[in-house]
Amino acid sequence: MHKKRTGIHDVAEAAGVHPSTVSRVLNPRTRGLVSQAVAERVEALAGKLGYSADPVASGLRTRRSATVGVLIPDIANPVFPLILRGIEATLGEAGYTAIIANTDNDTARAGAALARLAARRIDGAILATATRRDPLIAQCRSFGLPTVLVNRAADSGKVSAVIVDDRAGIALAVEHLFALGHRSIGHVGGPGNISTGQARRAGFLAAIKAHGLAPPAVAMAESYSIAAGERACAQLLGMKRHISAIVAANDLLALGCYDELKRRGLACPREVSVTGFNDMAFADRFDPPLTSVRIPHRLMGAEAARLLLAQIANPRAPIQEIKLLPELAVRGSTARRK
Amino acid sequence: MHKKRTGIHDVAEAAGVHPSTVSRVLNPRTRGLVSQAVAERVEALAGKLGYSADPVASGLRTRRSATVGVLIPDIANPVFPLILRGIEATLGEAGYTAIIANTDNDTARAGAALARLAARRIDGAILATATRRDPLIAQCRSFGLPTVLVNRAADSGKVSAVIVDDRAGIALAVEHLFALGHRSIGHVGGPGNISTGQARRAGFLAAIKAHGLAPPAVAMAESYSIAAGERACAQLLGMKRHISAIVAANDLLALGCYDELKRRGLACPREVSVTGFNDMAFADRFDPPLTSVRIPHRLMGAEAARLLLAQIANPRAPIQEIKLLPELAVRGSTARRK
DNA sequence: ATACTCTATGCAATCGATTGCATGACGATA
DNA sequence: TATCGTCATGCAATCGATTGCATAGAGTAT
Repeated sequence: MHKKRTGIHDVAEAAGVHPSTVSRVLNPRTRGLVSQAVAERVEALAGKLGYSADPVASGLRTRRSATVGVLIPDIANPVFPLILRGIEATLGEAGYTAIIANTDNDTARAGAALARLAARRIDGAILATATRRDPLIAQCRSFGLPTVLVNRAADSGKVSAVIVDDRAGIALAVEHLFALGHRSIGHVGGPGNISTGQARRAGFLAAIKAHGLAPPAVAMAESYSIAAGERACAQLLGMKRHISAIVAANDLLALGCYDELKRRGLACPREVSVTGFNDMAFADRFDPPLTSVRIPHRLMGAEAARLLLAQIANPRAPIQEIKLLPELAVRGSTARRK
Repeated sequence: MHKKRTGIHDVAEAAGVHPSTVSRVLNPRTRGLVSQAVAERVEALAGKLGYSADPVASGLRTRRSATVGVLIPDIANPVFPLILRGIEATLGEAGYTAIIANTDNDTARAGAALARLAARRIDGAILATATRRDPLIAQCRSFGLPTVLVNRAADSGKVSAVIVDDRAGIALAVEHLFALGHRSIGHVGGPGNISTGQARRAGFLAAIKAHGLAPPAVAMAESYSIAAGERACAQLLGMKRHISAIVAANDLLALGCYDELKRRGLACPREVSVTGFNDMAFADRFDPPLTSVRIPHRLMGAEAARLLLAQIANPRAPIQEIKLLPELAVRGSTARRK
């Protein structure tokens, strides 16, 4: 019934050598210490017996696990699975496995998840959950854990991060709307304590100014959710009469705008144009299809994994912030101003 | 810098007892072996020193890890994150952690992922990837791994599963279309090697028959994807002229139908009604909003976790197949027949 | 007082691999 | 031939907890 796993001991016995020799053969770093002949014999036998090292035992001794923790704020938000793909692909190539933890946007839960992962000896962490001043980052440092942020950066700049050029992304959206004749553009911003919320807002203000437009209307949502977007949109529309276009900081917020506009009987895009950010899966299926700033999800994940692996290999690797360039996916939610 | 973790040894020393005593105190099962007084002292000290057992070391000895592997065919399909939520919540309450592995619908990848997880000593597996005759199930058994299927069942019936009553779900859809006056209804089916594809097809045929309708048109998609749905829909429309409604086996297939209908200039729902299955996130946002069979995602995940925990606690627990009842979410993709 | 049980705790092996140190064999050099 | 160095391999400690067995001491029965 239970086929007992073949251990290093079995291989050693079969090859007539000591377990430590087998260990050395199978570890590329120590492979050179063993004679060619023995090494080949051991390798052949290991293959034949289907041996593979027990990661638990070896992790106990080496304090490493070939495992990386990934903290996701909300796995149901279709942006993150795409980023995950990139992370998993790159980690996989290097023989690492990602362990995903979902935090439901809850700081306490995130801390607990990180502690659990650290106890399991993850070799590094990728945080997609970071707020601008995030205690999680200090927690990682106190664990001595190589860490990379993805999608969201931290103010401190003391951690590597792979993000999108938020200002450039928003500029694309404003540019596009301006070209369509819009002159009164509002912004439904993201949470101020998250880097993307802050940077996109700043980018919006800068872009508006660059086009010499009227002092802009801005309403900040308290979270990246449809409901918060709806509320912020209501606030925005209450402030100023003639907003003809809304730049939302995120696709979910844009969906909230859809809802609020509909509630007020304002047609999108005929009366009000809307843009999103992230170009999440199915954004092209919405009604109307959402014009959105497209970010290179997969690449972002891959780069984050790459940085992390470098940091694991060399803990003194320099801190880097990689900013990727977004594009604009133009769809049906934006139209020429009447 | 590196605060060295407090080990069982430190606690023992502080309490003036042997490490084994500490271990006994902290393990509820052996707690009774230790005198009240010592137990309390040890417990207090463990708390004060912030001790928690190293799961790697204890896993090595006990061959258990308080960890469960979850195989997901496609994490980017918004159905699965919802199921995951239920799984994680229930596992979490019991002190277990889910380790998620994404297989991208690839059998080989799934096998490799399972092997990796097994090597990490997962205590059980939840498979959302099962095909009707899945070698993965045998693999789990050969590992002696408690296993539960979720969302998809296996033909053999030798493994517990939590699924939706597919036939009942399809019956709801057909019922609804019938009530709207449709008499010529086609089916875009799912892959025949997956239980849902097979059961929904059977359910469709049964429901059509029950309403005494014309011999039905059916086209099977080779995978649960938009592209496959589009192709199957094309095939379906090629077969019969006057299909006024399509029951798709899955929301992605329904989206494929949207595309094919649009390509042919057929308006949905004015000329052809479409129903989906799963009621995935954002289905209400599609154009038109998709009428879909809603499954209790969260409950499904929770029940699967519950069954698995029971099986872990008692490996001889009986095999169960839990069938949950779906509802119909009626939206804009279905309309009265002209 | 002796034998006997029982309880609480310590001892040491164990899980499966890794790794610093020791040692033996062999060849080279003087 | 003696000495030394090098290379290949074995030995045993270690990672941190768990657990079967041993034992000291308290308590009870005879």
